[in-house]
Amino acid sequence: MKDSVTSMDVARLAKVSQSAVSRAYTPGASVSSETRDRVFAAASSLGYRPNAIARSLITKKSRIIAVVMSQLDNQFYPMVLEKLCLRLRRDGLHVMLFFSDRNESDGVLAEILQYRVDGIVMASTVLSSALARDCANVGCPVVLFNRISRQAANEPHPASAVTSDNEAGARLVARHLVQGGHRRMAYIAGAEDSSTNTDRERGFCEELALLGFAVAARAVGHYHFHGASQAARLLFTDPYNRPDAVFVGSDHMAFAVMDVLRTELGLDIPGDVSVVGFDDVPQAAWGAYQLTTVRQPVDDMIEAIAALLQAVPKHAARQAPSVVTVACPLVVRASSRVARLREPYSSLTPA
Amino acid sequence: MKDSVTSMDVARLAKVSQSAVSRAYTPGASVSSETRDRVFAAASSLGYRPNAIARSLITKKSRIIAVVMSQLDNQFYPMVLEKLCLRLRRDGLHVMLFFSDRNESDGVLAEILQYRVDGIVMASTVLSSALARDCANVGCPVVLFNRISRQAANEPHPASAVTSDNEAGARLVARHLVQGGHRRMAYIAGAEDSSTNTDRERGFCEELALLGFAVAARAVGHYHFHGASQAARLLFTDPYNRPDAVFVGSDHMAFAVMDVLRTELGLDIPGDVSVVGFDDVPQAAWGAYQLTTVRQPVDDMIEAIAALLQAVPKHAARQAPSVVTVACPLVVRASSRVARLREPYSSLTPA
DNA sequence: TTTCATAATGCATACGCATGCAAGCTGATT
DNA sequence: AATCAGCTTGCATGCGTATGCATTATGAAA
Repeated sequence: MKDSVTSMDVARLAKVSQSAVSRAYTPGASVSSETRDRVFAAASSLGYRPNAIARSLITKKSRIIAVVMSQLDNQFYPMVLEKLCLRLRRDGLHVMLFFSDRNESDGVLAEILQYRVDGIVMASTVLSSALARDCANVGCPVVLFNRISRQAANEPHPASAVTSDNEAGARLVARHLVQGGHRRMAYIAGAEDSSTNTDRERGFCEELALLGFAVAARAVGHYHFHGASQAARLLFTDPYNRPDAVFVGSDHMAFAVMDVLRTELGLDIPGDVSVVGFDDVPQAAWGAYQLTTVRQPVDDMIEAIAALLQAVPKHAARQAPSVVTVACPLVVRASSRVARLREPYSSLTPA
Repeated sequence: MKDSVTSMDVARLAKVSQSAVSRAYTPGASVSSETRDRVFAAASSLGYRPNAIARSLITKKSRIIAVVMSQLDNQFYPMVLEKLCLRLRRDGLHVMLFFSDRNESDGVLAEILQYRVDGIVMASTVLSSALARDCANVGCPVVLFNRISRQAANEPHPASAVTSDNEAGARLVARHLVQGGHRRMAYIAGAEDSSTNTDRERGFCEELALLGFAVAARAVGHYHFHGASQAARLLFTDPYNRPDAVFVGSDHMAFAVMDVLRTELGLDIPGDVSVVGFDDVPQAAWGAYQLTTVRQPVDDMIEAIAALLQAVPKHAARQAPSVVTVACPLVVRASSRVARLREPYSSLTPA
């Protein structure tokens, strides 16, 4: 690396002290505007840029947020990632990107902590309580995205989290399908050990039960495209015992399901079977799918993340990690049959 | 931030000097294994992690690579991003992610340079020669991904680049369509000021000309989904003057085109019209599209990026930036009609 | 035993910047 | 004219680590 130009070089050229240079770049510092101008002039003639690394060493603020994701093939996450970057930039924060599956979070976290990041957003995995403690010890706030860490009975949450109201969203799906006149409703699960999946499944099942139905069939897609294809084959190959609707744990999986239903099994959507997803990724609106789905309000969720990251944790009086849950509406498109009943929807609602 | 544990703390506990602690963490340094063990023991009991920020200040290597993207809605880029992160991690490098459209590269670059990154990968925009010079001055290698910076006549390239052989790939498409018996071939362009688009368009047109055809129609989609929808409407609404094949500048746009053709215009693919894309994103293989396309060999391209980033530029004797071009094969799927001709393909090949 | 090469260790310093402190300066008030 | 408050400025120091240099310990060779 070329001997980079330092604040000393600028100071010499501008005939001021190094402190003055530093203050010129520090908003609210005590510098006359004349000095500042001289500094900036010298700086631009030398091509000087303050060294964020050196600054971090003193201020103990790196202005770096680590974002941990698992896979970007589900379009939901690139969308979140892009919006999150743009949002954090408005706060002067920068994103360092890591990938980790749920088996390998420790190694990644060790690397992250070496950079003394100002915060961590985890969209890939849950935090072991040991890791959560490590982060708390170094005063690094952790925000779980769409993941809730299972806490022991009386313990506080080991980390903050922002998640959409998966259970309520799933309830909307249940009512929508029942209202649409379906009778045999199936569920294709995501990863069975994820809180998103258990919440969605619970909401769906419980609401169906309230309406007098049970889940007719169930398979697991692990939140993967191919897993969902397999699940669809499992549930729909028997023509005499076929669901007339399926709620899929994510849009990403729902696309796979629709492909199998139409291309392999020759079924019409929603004529033969209605398909509903979860997330409302951009593709859900595309012509080939037109997927009815539950929208995760990404902008709200990201705003919540930004807020939680701001909350500087003093390890002395650390505030309890908080869990933010945002409501998510149903978006009805052409992949699901709509009500054919005469009676109004309210008649289906339990007292 | 909690007063973090430093190498001094570890040194005290292990009853060695701070230098010893540092050397224990430096591969190849001169330390006895006994000392190293004592250091590691003390470190783990204190929860010590070397401070990458402080280390960077001395070594002048941040081990951070800045990656600049424009949008992640084209699935090609999330795929690249994920693979790139994983690949660079193998080299001990970390990715700092930035977003920038082609109008705002300067501000982003200023932020990037503050972090004294060890390299920059730009997948979003071309580099102005001024910015390229700035980077060269601080010894920061820049690799353009799928972008070639236009250089003045006799100047060297201002930055390295890795790109697929867009022109050759487009030629494959032209031959494939002619071989399939098409006669009225259209082209839907991406961003007209991008090198990818000009290369693809040139290859397509020139190869068609060699085979005795001209492009029947052309519209611009700007590499955007909605832009491509519009372009498709423009080219295909007149039923008496309709192309029987269309080469679309990217898969992402091709999906939009297929949606319009099928959903809005009721056309059959490939019965009424063949559609060919470029990139081979994962979705191209999905059942709803089964898109014939040109595959960009992402793994090879990323390997090339990693290699170019390694090339440490000594500003004294800086090596000339190099441009790596990788070949890209045609992947034939169900969205394009295949040869119906008796005569072998070679008969179409010009001498 | 002496001599020398090698390995291991500690000391001191520097990386580039932010910041507390004291000193200087300006202008307004008494 | 004297006093004081407020604003600027420079000096000196430290953030946590890597590394050149000198020193000591170790072992091999003579």
